[in-house]
Amino acid sequence: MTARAEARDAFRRRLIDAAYTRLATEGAAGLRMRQLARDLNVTPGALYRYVSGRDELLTILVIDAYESLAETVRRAEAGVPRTELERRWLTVWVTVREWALAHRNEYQLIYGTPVPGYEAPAETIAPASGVTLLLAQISSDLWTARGNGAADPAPVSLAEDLSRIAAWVVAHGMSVDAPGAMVLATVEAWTTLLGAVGLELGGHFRGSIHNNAAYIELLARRSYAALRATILNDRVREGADV
Amino acid sequence: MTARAEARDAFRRRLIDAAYTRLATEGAAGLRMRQLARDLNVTPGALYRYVSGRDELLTILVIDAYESLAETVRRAEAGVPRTELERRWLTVWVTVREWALAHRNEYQLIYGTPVPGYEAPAETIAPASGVTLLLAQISSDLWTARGNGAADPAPVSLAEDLSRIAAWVVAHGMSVDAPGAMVLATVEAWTTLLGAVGLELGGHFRGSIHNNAAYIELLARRSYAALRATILNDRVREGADV
DNA sequence: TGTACATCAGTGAACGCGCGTTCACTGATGTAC
DNA sequence: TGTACATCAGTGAACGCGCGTTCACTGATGTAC
Repeated sequence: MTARAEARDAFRRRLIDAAYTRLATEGAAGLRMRQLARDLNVTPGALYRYVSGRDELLTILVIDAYESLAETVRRAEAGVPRTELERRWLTVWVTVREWALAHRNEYQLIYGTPVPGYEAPAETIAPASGVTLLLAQISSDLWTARGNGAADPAPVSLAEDLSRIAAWVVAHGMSVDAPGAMVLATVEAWTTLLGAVGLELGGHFRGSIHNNAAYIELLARRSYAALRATILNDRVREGADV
Repeated sequence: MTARAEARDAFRRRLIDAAYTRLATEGAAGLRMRQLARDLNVTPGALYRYVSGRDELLTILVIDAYESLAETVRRAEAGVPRTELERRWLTVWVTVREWALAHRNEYQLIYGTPVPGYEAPAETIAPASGVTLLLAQISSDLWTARGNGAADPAPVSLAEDLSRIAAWVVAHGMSVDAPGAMVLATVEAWTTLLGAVGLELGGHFRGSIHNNAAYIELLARRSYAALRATILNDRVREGADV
């Protein structure tokens, strides 16, 4: 590798780091080419040797944020024994919240208001599924461990959506036969989790919940209970404990 | 009232309308004083006779958005017979979603990423509670109609938050003695509702749920069932039906 | 190893925009006597 | 009702910024013979 190629890689990394820092401290609106050039002691025009423009930089950061979140949650969840399903589930919830609090602007970049004038390209879709995948995995493990055949029916109006999700689940090597109600409970969990985190970051619990750590834990427990409750036979066999 | 005072009021209204239109079509970032001046065929400086600056305009729009949302939902909910609690509950969910879809930028202004450099002042707090209030009211009605004494316990870690919420509930003339678990179920409902709407607006259901109307209805039904389930005696008396 | 040529990083300047806010001033409207 | 004065809406210009992107050019690095 030539010195030039090395310098090139190094500078590109420095550029992305600078962009990341600006995003973290000022949000997506603070991501300005001229500002980054100043940060790097370089003329604005120089940046265009490394990146096609502001949009490409945004795309890189979007992917980065998804991957950072997924990686953080994956690592935390991997630390919990495989059989302790509820703890794994809880860990995902809690870790998503903690990552979001520690990376507010990155979180807003991916889950907040779309950046005006920026359309996320296709390459951001795959990295976006990290957290969902984990929830699906735990849910799938629960089904494998305790489910069998019968379960609550899912609404017909969502049949098409459910088969789309089933295809996605299969593509990721998980058990296909989990009942629709269980799949929906998983999607619902994801909805509530991101709702809670988004509202907390937006300061919308100002008049109500202040102990948000306890709140998210409560939500996680309740959603896990709801997940279990979709497995009809499980409910019949053992009631609502654990 | 003098002609001048009338003209003043009229222009102020025109200014706010123009701001609203810009917000609706371009989002909060499109709200620029100079642009509004152009929209109104007036010099930029003239606007400062009517408004102290961009921030005041934003505040007006934030309050406007909260009130428009609350009013829309209130009107829809008021059309449902008082005793049909589940339908009232469903109506709130569905109407919030519909308002959000029809007013994407207004929704993002209040529930999306905070506008950089803008801090919402205290006067925006009261109008923000419209939807929560409605959910609380239905929940309170449910308690009055069917609850009594005993219910699931709420976690101690949230006791303080619960008493803050109880005080707020009292201040709005609702029944005070609803159990903590029920109050939490109501907050959870609000969390899930805004989560679902936010994720839909952000395009995060692209690979999973497409029939979002059916999905929100499912969530609403499930959350109503969960709300009822927190009333222990109710559950014991009648099971999970209705 | 040395020379000739090709590649390419970074500069400096420009293009063509945009913004929020202030302020001296003009001319119309309103008020008091 | 008429005049003198006060109020105030809106102008036009300026202040002091900012932005993304392009492009001819310089000078250093790399490559082929």
